[in-house]
Amino acid sequence: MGHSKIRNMEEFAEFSGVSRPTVSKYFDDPNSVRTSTRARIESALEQCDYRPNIFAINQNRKLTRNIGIVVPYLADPFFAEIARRIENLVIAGGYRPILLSSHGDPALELENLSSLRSIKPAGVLLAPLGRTSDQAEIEKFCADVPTINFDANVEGVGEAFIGHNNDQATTVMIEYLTRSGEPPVFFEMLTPPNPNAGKRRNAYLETMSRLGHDPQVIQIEGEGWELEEIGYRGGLQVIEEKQLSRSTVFCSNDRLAIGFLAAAFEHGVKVGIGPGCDMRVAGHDNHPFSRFTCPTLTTISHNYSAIAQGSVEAVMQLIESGERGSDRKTTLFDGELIMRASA
Amino acid sequence: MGHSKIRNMEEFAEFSGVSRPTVSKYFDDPNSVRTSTRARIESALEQCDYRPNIFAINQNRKLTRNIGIVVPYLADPFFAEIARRIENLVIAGGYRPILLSSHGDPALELENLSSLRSIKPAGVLLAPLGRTSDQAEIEKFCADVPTINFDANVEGVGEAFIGHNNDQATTVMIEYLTRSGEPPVFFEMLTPPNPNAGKRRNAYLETMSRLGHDPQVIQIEGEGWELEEIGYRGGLQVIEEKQLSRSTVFCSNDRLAIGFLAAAFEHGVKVGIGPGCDMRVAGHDNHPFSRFTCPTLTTISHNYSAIAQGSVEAVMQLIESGERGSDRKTTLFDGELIMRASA
DNA sequence: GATAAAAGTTTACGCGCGTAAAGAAACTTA
DNA sequence: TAAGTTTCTTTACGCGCGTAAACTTTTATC
Repeated sequence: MGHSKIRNMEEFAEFSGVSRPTVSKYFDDPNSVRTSTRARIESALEQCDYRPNIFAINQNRKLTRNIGIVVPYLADPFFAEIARRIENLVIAGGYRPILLSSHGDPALELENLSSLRSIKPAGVLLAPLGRTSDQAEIEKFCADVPTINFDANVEGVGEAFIGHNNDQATTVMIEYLTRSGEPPVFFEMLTPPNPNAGKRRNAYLETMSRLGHDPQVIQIEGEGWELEEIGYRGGLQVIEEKQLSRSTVFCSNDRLAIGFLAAAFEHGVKVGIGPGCDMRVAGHDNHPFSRFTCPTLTTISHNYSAIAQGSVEAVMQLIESGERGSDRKTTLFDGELIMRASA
Repeated sequence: MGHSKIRNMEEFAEFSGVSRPTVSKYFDDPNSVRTSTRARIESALEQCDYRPNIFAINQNRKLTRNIGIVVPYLADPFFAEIARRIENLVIAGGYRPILLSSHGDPALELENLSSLRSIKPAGVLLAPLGRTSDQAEIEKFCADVPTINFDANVEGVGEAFIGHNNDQATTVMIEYLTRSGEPPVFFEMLTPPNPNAGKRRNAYLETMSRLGHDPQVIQIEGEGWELEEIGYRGGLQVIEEKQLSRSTVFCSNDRLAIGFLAAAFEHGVKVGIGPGCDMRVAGHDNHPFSRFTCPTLTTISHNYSAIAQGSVEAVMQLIESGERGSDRKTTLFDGELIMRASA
């Protein structure tokens, strides 16, 4: 490995034959130095694998190149998937992603923000817990740190919101279900952790009214993020007590739908769109596992890539412009109907 | 709120009426100062929410209180779940977890280790990619940073290995399947990304031989971490071409099994243990979603909590003892048979 | 080849904290 | 109350780097 004895930028500068301030400039932005000196530095870099000390860098820079990413529950594959995409985009943009999960706990959410604050991030991408979040504390954070709100819209949080168009998506699904059979019953949690749920219920009620159908909303009890379990228990109850006014069910999200499918299966209720089926079930989100349920789940996909890219672009624009406090823009991306076997 | 004008430890020390070195000592270990001074500091803390600058702290401490956690693929709920447990234990132990995912990419795995190295972590918990990992580079890292290897055992990596007892678990499942019906066919990937797969195949062959049954191993092609998709395609093929010598299938892991179940469902093959069923399917891992498949998946659970706790204890013991280079211990925790409807 | 602009060097200071040393003050024990 | 021990204060230095200022050298422009 040659010279691995290099301990700091001073020694590396000497080794490479370039002055330390210039080396420092290079590490801040390789394009800010002449190509000839850049070549000298990079050739030296190949001989000894020196990397500047991150702590020393960030202590002195006003603007670090860290971007915090906070999601409500990383063990949910939906968030794991969107976080994965965001991380990659952040890296591609020349920043360092720092991914934190709130594990469904409002206290941990604040703790994560507090951790991020002391890291002096250039910007933060925040998908809040929603209903259970400590909104006042989050707003305080946003006042100090440039923050973009994504996934779950909490008014007043962040400089902008990027998310999924729940209205459009819900309408598209209801129209599809109606024209291919009958309008759906809406199946959701009584106290959903995520604010998207409320938007979806309202969109359901409005669309049903517009189309001239009687709505039916079934709200099941349950707290927390074990949505499959809640959907399963709710599904059992709904089927046993024959609560459905129609045999088409539109679940507020795919995780509930996965639980509902399990309940239907257990009761021998045949779910699907074909002849001989007892019930149709649809979801919402295009959860990574919805392709592998039995039957495969008809659902509406988030535009994952657009939301990830929109969020990252928004935070970078915020960072690079340095502008704050203007009007809070909301950007929604339309969902896409994913027709599968369940409805 | 009060005095939020406090900008550094100097100012906070003045505000609290305690000298800065003592304050510094307090933040390193609150128990290292007299209870009366501790009370003064903590009362001051309540009035102004001061927190020491993380970068400045870590720049000067020889031993940071960061513990790196590297998992191969965080979008896999299995790893999300184990990472969640580990994070909580690390926090409870007074350390700061830094969770990184390799997203299935060996280059990113090295990049993650490189990132961690510059953060001077007290210790690292590494679940390597396995077959595709750059073993030589990882070993170099482990030579510099106290590392514990978990989940996937790669010989020579880390000071110790903590993981799942694949031999015992596989044997338990085969014995169960045999006594409740017939011995299973083994279903796996030809080139699995995870080294546990090899252990499981060997255990299958040995146990089958010991019990005096003919083994059959079906190996499906496919690369990467989209295991459900691979299991699904393999399942379709196996069923269409009637490759099974028996009607009981033991999948190498739950994600493959989930795909297999989808394929069976699509072909109208009735999976389950009851009368009137065509096939039995079992998995391995007790994946968080295995409770909600149709039918629910009979599987073997990792001892999640023991593995998480064992790993965290091991890395803390490594950190606090400061000992290195002794013999590499391997700790395996037995799996537990989870009987459900599929087999 | 003269001149301006760009990029480099040298020098110097500061970030916020860890930590060591020496002495002062507060506790403990008898 | 005296001695011994623990804890605190004061003082001082350094970590590794960002960055500003003044100056020198290299490039671009004509």
